[in-house]
Amino acid sequence: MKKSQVTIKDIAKELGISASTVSRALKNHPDISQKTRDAVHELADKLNYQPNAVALSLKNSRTHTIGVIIPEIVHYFFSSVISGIEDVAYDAGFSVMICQSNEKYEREVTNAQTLLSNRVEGILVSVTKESDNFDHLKQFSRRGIPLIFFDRDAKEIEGDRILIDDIGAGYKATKHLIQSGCKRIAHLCGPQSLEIAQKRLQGYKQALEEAGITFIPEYVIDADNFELGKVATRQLLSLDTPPDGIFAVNDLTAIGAIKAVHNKGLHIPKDIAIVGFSSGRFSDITEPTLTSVDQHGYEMGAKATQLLIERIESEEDPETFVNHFIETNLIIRESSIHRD
Amino acid sequence: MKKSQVTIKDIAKELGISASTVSRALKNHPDISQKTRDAVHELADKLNYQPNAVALSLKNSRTHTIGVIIPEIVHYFFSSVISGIEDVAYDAGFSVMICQSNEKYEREVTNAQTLLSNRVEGILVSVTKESDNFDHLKQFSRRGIPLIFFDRDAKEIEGDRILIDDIGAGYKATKHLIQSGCKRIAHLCGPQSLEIAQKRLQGYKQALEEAGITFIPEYVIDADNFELGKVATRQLLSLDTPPDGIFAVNDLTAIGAIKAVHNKGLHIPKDIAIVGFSSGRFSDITEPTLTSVDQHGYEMGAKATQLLIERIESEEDPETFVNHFIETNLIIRESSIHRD
DNA sequence: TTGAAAGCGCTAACAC
DNA sequence: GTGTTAGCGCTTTCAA
Repeated sequence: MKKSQVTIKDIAKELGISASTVSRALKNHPDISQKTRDAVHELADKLNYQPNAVALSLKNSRTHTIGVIIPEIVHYFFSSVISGIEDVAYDAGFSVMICQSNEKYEREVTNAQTLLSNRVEGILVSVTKESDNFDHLKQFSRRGIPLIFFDRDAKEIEGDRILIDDIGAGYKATKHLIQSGCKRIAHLCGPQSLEIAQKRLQGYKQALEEAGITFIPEYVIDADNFELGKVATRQLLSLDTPPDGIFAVNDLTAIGAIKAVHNKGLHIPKDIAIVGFSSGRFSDITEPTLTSVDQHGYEMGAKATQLLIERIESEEDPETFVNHFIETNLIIRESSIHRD
Repeated sequence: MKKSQVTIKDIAKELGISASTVSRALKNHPDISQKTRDAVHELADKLNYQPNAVALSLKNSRTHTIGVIIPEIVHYFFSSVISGIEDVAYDAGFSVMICQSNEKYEREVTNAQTLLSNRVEGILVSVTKESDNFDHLKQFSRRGIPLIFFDRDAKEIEGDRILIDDIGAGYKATKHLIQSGCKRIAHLCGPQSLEIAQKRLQGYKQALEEAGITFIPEYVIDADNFELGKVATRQLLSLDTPPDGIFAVNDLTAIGAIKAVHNKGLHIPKDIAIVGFSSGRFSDITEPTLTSVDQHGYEMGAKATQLLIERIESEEDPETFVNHFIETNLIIRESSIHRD
């Protein structure tokens, strides 16, 4: 069903002039007579001529397209990042090619190839949980295509990165629990293969240490979703000395914890305070509303894209790479309100 | 910082053969000797050659790219649609160019132009709330570029559309409340300027009528977010004969209703049953868990993309346009469990 | 003021 | 088996 598109040649033929004249007329080159210019513009409008970006890309070796590889799109945080990316790219005249790795290493590799083939001018990547080999990403810098990591990076690769200050966030969350009067704080952590999970745990430990609270290994359980949050919390509550505060690696896990606490007939925050880590519009709709770390996904996407476009437009190789941490802030709600 | 990419010519020069031989060798053309073939492949691997998709696109007039225009990305439903789109496109070897209109008509127009310039082979559109002129979309069919609407369509434009069966959904939700023993069912509806809100209301009315229940205007209140859900429900509960069932136009509104009911000290579902309309991962985390209409966003995206790719690959113009309604299904949870 | 020609990277028809 | 050539749509010297 393909009808071919209007080209500069069609206009030239119809007007009995050469293609180059049309090209010049279209961009209002001063050499072209007003008459020709008008005629060309008029016909172009009439035929609804749209310059072929593909041909331009080939000619100029510039596609004005950036690529994005993201683990999953259906995720509040990631979709806000994409939104930030899209908005900044749009304002700068760039198109966005999105690839979803679905947390699969294999697919991430294919995605990288696709974007490379499509000659994106820069790329934004958040790696999968699986990825441990990053040769597919090294190709970009080798070809002078700037690459910026967001949220999840690959340590061994040189490049810019825009990350959440996860250590600081873990620290803030835990410190808040301490300040709310909690003495025995548990942490439902994510898989330690993920750096962000490691860092949140690290922040948790830091806050404990600073407050002179001994770290108790039994208080840290691997749990990063709603179901596991429930299970882990049940386990915590059955300890001889159960915790009086829980910091969960994300909101769904925190909500699982809330359920488990309620099932036990305990009160939040009186018996046990809970802090989550923002992953949706959950925190203000739960009962009680959930204190949570706000992650600023949109800002992360916007910032990363700004930097990427700077890198693209700059002639020289960057002298140093940016390592930017997006500040998080703790939004205090009912689940941890001062308990004394 | 641009380093130029490896081309077929580079390989040809280095091997002292012609570019066409390299081209043929790379695609294992039978004419090429094993020796040459091996040499070419080896060098290509070594140099990490990636075919230039831009050049191919120009040559073949095929970009293997589809465009998407979506009102906003940060929205559970829309992001699941995108996820479905991306997965199907990926499997079929298509890339996806995403444009976010941010509910702005002007931006939708620019997005359409961008995608046209980039020579996408097909396009998936969900129009903004503002759009009432659709010339920018007419261009696509005029050029033989298939266009498929998803979720929100432009009536005046011919084309395929994949929509949610909102009438059926409103009907199902209301009928379920009736079957659960509710006699006085309220509806928290969305803005009637939006077709989906109209349709859900229509389904609600249908179910009432079928059951011989008189429609009571006071039971229908405009409310489509968490805050308004609370306010509207308070209002409903203060009526002389308050409802014993509420069907809300989306989950957040339903959750607002839950809060209001709880604040009144009433029990769900004993005193009042509640049904929502899926808009996130909310329904199984509330207390009580929320009965809700599942919208199958992923399936919608997948289906639309399948159809789009069929249209792209087919030679002839479609004889008839598809008007497909994605079935919703009601997931029954605690907030409406049989009350007798 | 305009046209002809070359070239961006690749392929395919046509030589040899 | 392999090379030559032309052309996809566009821009940009260079010539006229």
